[in-house]
Amino acid sequence: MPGTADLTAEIAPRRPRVPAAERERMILDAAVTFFAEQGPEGQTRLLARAIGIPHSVLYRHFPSKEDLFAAVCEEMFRRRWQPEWEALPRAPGVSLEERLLRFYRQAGQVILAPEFLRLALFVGLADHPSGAVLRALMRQHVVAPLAAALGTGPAAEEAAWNLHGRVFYAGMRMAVWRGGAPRDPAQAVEAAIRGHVAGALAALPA
Amino acid sequence: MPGTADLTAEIAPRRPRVPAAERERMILDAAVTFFAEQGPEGQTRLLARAIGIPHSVLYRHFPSKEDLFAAVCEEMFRRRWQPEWEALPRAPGVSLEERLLRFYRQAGQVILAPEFLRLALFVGLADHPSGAVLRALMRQHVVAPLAAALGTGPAAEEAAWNLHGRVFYAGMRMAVWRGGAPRDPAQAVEAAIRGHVAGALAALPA
DNA sequence: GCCGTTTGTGACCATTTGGTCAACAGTTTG
DNA sequence: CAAACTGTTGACCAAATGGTCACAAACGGC
Repeated sequence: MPGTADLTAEIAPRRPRVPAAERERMILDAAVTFFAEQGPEGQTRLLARAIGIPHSVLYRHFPSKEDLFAAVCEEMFRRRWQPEWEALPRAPGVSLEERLLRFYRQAGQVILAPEFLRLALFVGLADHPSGAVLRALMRQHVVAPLAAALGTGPAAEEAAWNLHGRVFYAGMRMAVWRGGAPRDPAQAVEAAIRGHVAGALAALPA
Repeated sequence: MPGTADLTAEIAPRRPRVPAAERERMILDAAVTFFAEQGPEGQTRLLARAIGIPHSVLYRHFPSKEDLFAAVCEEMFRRRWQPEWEALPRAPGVSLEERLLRFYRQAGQVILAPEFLRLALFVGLADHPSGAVLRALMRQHVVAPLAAALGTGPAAEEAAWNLHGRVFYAGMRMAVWRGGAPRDPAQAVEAAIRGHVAGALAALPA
């Protein structure tokens, strides 16, 4: 019966072996998009199916779902950030508007990506431990540099939060309420920045 | 043994009967704060415990958890809205800033309440059917009146989205990332409006 | 080819969770 | 008082779900 062996092979096509480090990267990458989409409640079996492995493999590489989710947050809220971006808002010899645009063009690749925004919201809503990391990133590495570019004192920090809030919301309209934002992401963010700078300059003649 | 009867009563203290309409209100009110806190995944047993009833009572009044959640969204995204608010941004004889402040002081009681913001985010993130209702509320009853007050054409609508985004974000910082916003809610929103108007007036000399 | 190590696999487990139900107990009505 | 109705209760069910494990297959050094 030559057909029998083939049939068995088709039913259980043994997946090729992959070294641990590489598999961990595969899992982590898939988990980023998966948890960003489904939230922390996303089922491990679905994630595994998206990768094409039985879900028990996940537990060979990550002790628990919590740990995997924490690793995803670590990746998104810490590892992807580039400290040199923080100098952009104060680059010498460039107009304020242009400096802010450059900052968000770079940093926005990370902090305005739909995955980032959605994950940030999930973490915030669930009051997840990783929220502390997120808040630190926002305050120290985003808002603080912006504030330094906008002036000094509490007024500048206020203005920085406002700017970032406006940009963040522009991103959110696309990452969360998808049905309601037919615009081009980059363009919307750019418009938000230009509008805000025009307003801020008028309001804060410092 | 006089104690026995008392002990039984303490173990199974029969809850007083409540007419159906009243019980439904109790459940709906509790469900609003409960789902706003826990999201659509909140367990019916926990909700029931918060009310002080066995969870089977929920299913006598609502066919399923989905229906209950939909009822909560209906309550939040439709029933609580007062159409007369929509006239406030164009009240005659009042400065623009004051008109906007009045609008948000009224409408903000609903659409900037932490429960509303959190529910809106949960619905958006989960791509829940009620998201359509939410988007309609935002576009037709919030942004459209604002835009009408700010001018005409796409620029006014753009400005309206920006204003609302800024205010929304101010509310969100308190309703979602709780650790990061030590300010007084009403004051933060007011500051956001004043700042935005100052900026918008400077940028849009229409 | 042999053997220890690493990786893939599916069955299995305990708990959780949305939902159901039959029995029981106040209320109302005749 | 009895019957009909309405509301309450806890046990129960099936499916889902995070997590475990024993075993088989591939790999690598000898």
